[in-house]
Amino acid sequence: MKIDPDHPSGLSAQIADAIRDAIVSGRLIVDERLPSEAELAEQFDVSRPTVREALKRLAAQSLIRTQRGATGGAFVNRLSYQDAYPQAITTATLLLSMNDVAFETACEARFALERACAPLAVERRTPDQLATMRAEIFRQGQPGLTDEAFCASDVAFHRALVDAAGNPVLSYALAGAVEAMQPLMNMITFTARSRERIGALHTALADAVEAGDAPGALAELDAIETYTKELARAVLDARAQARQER
Amino acid sequence: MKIDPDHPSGLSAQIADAIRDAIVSGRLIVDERLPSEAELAEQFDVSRPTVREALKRLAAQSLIRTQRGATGGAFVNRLSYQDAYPQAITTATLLLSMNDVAFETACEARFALERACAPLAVERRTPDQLATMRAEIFRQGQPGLTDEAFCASDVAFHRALVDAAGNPVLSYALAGAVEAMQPLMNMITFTARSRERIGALHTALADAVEAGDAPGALAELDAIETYTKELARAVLDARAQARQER
DNA sequence: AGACTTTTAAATGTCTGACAAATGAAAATC
DNA sequence: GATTTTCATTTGTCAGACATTTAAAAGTCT
Repeated sequence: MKIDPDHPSGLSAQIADAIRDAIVSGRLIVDERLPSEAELAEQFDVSRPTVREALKRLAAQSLIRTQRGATGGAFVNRLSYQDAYPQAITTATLLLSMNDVAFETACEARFALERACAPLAVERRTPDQLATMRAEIFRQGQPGLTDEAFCASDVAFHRALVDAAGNPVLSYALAGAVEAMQPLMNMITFTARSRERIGALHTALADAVEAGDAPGALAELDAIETYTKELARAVLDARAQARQER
Repeated sequence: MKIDPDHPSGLSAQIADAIRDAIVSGRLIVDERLPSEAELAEQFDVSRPTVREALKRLAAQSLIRTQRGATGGAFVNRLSYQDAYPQAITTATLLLSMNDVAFETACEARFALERACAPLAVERRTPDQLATMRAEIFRQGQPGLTDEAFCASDVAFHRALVDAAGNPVLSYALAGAVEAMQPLMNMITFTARSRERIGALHTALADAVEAGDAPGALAELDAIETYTKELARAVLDARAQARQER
């Protein structure tokens, strides 16, 4: 492992890259212990703080975990979906908010992905997953629910649909998109009328899933997408008009 | 901003979390300059190396960038798709390789996502994107192409299809899944016969996209998925048999 | 006065050395 | 033999220092 002291990216970044490569390529396997910080400092011919900065970079990506004590050290982490979700959601949230992605673009992507899951969900959904969907629909019908809670329940409902497809890779790919959209969705779901309509649409979707009716489920997803976009357009138009009058 | 010195996660992790929260919630906006390391150290009542470890964690997620010099410092980074792609791919690759995801599961997810893109791609594809698809098909037909190059071209072809949907959110969601599968795909695409067949399937898919035939494109994607799974099954069966005879 | 050069201050990048705290293993004791 | 104590190892943190980069300020020359 060689490090170029004059490389503009910095020593700690190079060391982090070298170790990350070793992990991704399989030269370092799960639960293997890395050399101690002092040993790494000697190997790369840098100081311990520099090594530590590199290790913290890897820890930020959940690639390693550290343990103090006699038999402690840095260990290659088995990257779990649990570890990866929050990172993916943070990244997706910032990508949407910082790049001025149009609501319609995010919405289109979300429902396109959900339609990809729907046929599988219809085929494989467990009674438990169906019960979760029904429970969230019930929650959404409760009066006095805050807008944030309603949206959280909406996300939970759609996540149950996605998870019903029984494919963790799909669930992971969708999690970022759906969760990252929640702030945007929050802005547009605030009228009592839309809650009733959304509840009816959700019920129809759950019915189709329960009945094993794939085309029906797809049609309901289309209806939900159309309605969501309609709401968004109305909200944005109203906002534009308010701006103009001001 | 409060920091608990006795929290088991460590000081630098807490500081990183605090700053990350500020970025995600919008209290720190893009291109805003963070206080200098010395100032942060004083604010959080920790030493400069500890602050630096926290900043390196954020830099590892591309949330900040640092600049040396008089007007330098740490700045909130505008997270771009370019920055986010490699991270997502690393994460997805490790998730697949470390968690023993079945090839069929990854394959199913990939084609489900591509089917989600197909109708949009048929509608919106530019002549340029169609030309890219044709060019990759041509490349795949060249004799003497290494397996790795063939697979890379295969990925490029499918990426062109996804990009043709004209939705960056979709492209991003798919990039991880498709790229992360490449090592697995490499294992199963090594027979000359499969290349011919794959070329024919790709051509049919490109034709459907060009003709604006959405159902046709979906059907071709189904055919490619079925064939890919067939190949994988054959390879895995042969390998199992070889293991038994040994 | 204006353009060019030099100086300077601020900031990150890195190093050295040190101590604290946790932790498991070995040694000592009952 | 079981329990307690000691101890070595390793990460976590701190303090202070110097190197390097960079842009602005000061100075200088035409």
